Amino acid sequence: MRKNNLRLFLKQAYCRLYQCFGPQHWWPGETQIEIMVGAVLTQNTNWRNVESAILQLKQDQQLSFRKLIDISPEKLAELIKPSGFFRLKAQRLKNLLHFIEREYQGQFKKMQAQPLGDLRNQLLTVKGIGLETADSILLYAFGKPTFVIDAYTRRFMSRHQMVPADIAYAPLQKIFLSHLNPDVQTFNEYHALIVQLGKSYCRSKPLCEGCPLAPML
DNA sequence: GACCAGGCACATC
DNA sequence: GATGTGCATGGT
Repeated sequence: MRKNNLRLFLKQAYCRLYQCFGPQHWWPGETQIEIMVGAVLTQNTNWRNVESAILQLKQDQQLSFRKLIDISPEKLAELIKPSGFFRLKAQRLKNLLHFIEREYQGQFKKMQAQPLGDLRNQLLTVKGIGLETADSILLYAFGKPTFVIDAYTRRFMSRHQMVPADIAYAPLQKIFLSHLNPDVQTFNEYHALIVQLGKSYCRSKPLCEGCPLAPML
């Protein structure tokens, strides 16, 4: 019963969100390296600030794997300053780049060829790459069929009484993975739509007027 | 001026 | 295993 409720909710919510917001064309980045950089920079940070940091990297012509692996951590930190936690994030980016260099000789195609589970486990060994960042990279940079759980996703599901607010990452991810078509495009679009919805929620009221999901309740 | 934003690692209990 | 804290900027 519970399972059917979840499946129905996920399906209906998706339809409504898609009708309301349309295709989101995620990730908001063009290249694999840009997506990976964005995934790290957005940790606990408003995307607007991330965009500003990425723009600085572009303007300084540093947004390529080779440039980023050669740049000094200090210079990198300076460029990504607008995204906050800049020294920390510069180091995390370096950790990720060095991992890719060490394990895959800097070749994204080799990473791409790796099975989802193996690559995920590897990414999680990189200091500074947690569950959400790893899944964002897997789904959006490499087109692997995994689901990204973030603050918006947890809020979305708990506010609609589908899960407790403090549900852990893995069980919430399992709900999406087991109740949706195992399809990269669906996972991509659904998470993007949840973020779009999250940005339109009122802070004070969980389900204010104008929320596209209000009619479902 | 307080609070929040698409986390993560680490210390401590 | 749960909870607290540092990391730091920019927008509301």
